[in-house]
Amino acid sequence: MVNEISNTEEKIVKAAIVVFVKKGYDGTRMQEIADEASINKSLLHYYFRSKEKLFEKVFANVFSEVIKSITQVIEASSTIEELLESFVSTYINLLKTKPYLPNFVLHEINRKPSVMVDMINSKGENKIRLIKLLSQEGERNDIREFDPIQIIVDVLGMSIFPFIAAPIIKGFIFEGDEDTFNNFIKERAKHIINFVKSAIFINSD
Amino acid sequence: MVNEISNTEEKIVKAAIVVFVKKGYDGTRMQEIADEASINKSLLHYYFRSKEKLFEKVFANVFSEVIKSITQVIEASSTIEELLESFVSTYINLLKTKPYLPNFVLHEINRKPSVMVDMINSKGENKIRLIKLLSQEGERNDIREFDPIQIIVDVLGMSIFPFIAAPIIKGFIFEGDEDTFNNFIKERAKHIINFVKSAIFINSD
DNA sequence: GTCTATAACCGGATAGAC
DNA sequence: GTCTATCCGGTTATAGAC
Repeated sequence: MVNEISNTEEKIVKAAIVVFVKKGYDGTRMQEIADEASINKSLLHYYFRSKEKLFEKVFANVFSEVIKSITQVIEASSTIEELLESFVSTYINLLKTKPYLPNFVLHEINRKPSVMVDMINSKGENKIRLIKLLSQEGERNDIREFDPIQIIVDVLGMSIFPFIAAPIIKGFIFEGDEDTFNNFIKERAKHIINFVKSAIFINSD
Repeated sequence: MVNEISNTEEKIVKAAIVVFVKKGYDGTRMQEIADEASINKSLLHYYFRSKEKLFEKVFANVFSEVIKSITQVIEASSTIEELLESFVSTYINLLKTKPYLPNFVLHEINRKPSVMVDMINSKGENKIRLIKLLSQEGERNDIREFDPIQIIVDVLGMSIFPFIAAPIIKGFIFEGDEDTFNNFIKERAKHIINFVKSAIFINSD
């Protein structure tokens, strides 16, 4: 078979994702990745030559997975309601299983903006569809006039922020109580959908 | 005078804030702080003994400044409208001048959650006032029923997220165009205020 | 208090045996 | 492909002269 990936290589990438996503590039030790993968440190260099190369692999992997899941949602939706509901639900569900993810992407993107932005731009076709959908729906007369881009950022911010700021929200608002925080997250998607609907739709009650 | 702080010590802290906030703990080199402060590297150790100690000083400084500015706003407001308007405006203005700040706090808090959370909790009295204000206003009959805490997180997320995600928004949505992005930020506070108002107030039009 | 020199350590990377 | 041993550069931290 072509494209066959050795068991070891696969183990390395998996382990590297775990460690890099949690600790960031600078905070990650090659030894820790090796331990996580239960292999010898020098194998990391045998397969990926350098920490930087391994990191690039990890970042591209993680990022494209996120983009893929978002793209699917956008393509499957034909009204704003639908888009809003399925976007928020799938995105928050994704983050429930991978809470470190946004912090990782956002932190690393500040480290080497140029490289990252190149990568991001190579995945941007579905943006057009999104804008089109939003402006076409903007002609409906039961919708308040807001800048569609501001609304996209609103929804993203409301969805992602609780996970980025989890330690602060947990500690500061819920006084460290894990259960109330989890319940808050459980209700989050539903809340955002209702909140945004009552903001943009006239007579949504 | 008691409490007199030497000029050098002050210069070090200022420089350390700049570098730590931009590069994070792991990404920061003591040499870079020394350069930024135009002093000799060994003076950093003379005044603060270790990188870790210096960092703690910096984090406490930065964090308490943020808390102070938020507290002032909360204390000065007596209705939700007022609170919303002055909170969003002052917070976004603060972030315009210090865009790296949220990323720094949120990234470092994940590095050593226990230490950080202790620090955070030592500043939490104004939270009570905030909750009281929100639930008391909840009795007004021109307001839709939402969980006040969800709304606090909504507002925080909408305000902070554009700055955390600036490189992505700039690159992905505005195709790298600095001007459109700046304009987007300029409109941001106004938008959030309108958006939240039309979400929570019945007949806000 | 400030500087130069250097110690002590750590972590990424490589050589070479198996 | 995998392992052990080791190198080498960089970074924190300290010693000691001024």
